[in-house]
Amino acid sequence: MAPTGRDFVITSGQQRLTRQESRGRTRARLLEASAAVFSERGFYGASVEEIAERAGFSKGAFYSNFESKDDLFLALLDDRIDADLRALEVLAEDSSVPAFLEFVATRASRRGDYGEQWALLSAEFWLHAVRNPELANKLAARQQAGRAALARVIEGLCAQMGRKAPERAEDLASVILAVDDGLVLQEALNPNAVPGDLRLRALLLFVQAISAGHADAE
Amino acid sequence: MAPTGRDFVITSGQQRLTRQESRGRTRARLLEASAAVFSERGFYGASVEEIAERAGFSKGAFYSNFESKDDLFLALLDDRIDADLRALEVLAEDSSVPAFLEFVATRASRRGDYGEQWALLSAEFWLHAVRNPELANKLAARQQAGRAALARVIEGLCAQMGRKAPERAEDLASVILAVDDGLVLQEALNPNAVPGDLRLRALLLFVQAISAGHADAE
DNA sequence: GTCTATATAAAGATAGAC
DNA sequence: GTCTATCTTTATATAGAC
Repeated sequence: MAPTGRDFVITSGQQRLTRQESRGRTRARLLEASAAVFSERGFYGASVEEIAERAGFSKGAFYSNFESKDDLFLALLDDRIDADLRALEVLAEDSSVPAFLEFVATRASRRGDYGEQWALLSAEFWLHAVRNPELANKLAARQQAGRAALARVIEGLCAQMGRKAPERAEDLASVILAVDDGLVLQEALNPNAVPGDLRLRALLLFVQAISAGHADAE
Repeated sequence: MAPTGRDFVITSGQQRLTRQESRGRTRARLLEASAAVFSERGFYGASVEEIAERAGFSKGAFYSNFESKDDLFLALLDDRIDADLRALEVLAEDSSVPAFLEFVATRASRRGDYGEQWALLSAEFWLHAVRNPELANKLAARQQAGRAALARVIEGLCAQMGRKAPERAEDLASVILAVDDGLVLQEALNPNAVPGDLRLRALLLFVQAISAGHADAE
């Protein structure tokens, strides 16, 4: 279910790999190339052919490493989610408001070279998955993991501030993620429409709500 | 620049139209059919052919009434936006917290038969437009109108509560719209992941922020 | 304005040779 | 595993008859 890719060196790649031989090598290169092509063209705009070419392979090679374009994207998604989850776990253990704000502020850059495009791309795939029940299940499971991890951070934050956590920290996590996703979309369409610091200011609103004991918004 | 469509009756349509003859008639039927097909298949999944067939016409007829699929969608969008703007103007004049909450709660149903799908569809087109500068400009202008209208509602709300309005009510409007968009996406992927009343609860959070005088989140 | 027929193009995916 | 070549499908859009 969870394709890897993170066991392999994804750098320029003159060096000999000690394990997994060339199988993972090609796969890793395709993943790497797909990140670039996806970020340039979007999910629908990116063709398997261009991804394969960019990686220096043919379509045939692509299809012997991935079932489909969807499958490829899920593999890419897993890499990003794993990174996010690890960061959230660290954050949950050592919770503080400044650390939390910094986490959010630096999310894009932490996501690698194409981090700025990632939220957009992710939304595109999200909407694509909505029309495809199988994909929707797979994606929903991954999102639930992210939501739960963020909820744990919120609980840690509450504890650190001496506040009782909201009954359903996951709901607050949902709202925070929603603000982030929504504002990213607005910025993408028109960067002038939204001040760059609005995401952080909105977040502060939630922190204030937590510290005021109104975290459950009721 | 702004295609119409709103001068014509879009209901079942047995009645005789008094003006614009049959030209608008076909156009209106295509618009009507497109709303159904778009909501079933999404923006990318909907083909011009199916839309034309559903309306009882051929592709040729379609292309003599619309420049392209993008053009069609923009026309549809304008209808919805006009409706939203009118509702917001009414709300701005007679502001009250209950009226505001009701406005948000009933937004989907107010949007017609396919209202539930509209937010999803709109997001899909949004992401499509991001990759196309011309479209992006057109869509951004429409969004800005919506944002400004909501900002006026917020200002009315502040006045009615005896609070000074935030310096940039539009920013608060952006955040509110972002929450709404983001939560709709989460619900669409997995209805179980998000309680149905979360959008309203999140909204209450902002109302509380306004009434506490922290509307500018600073 | 509308229709049928078609041009054009590009996509995802597969077959079979190496 | 990888390549070349191809299958198959489907899309947007147009041409020309009526």
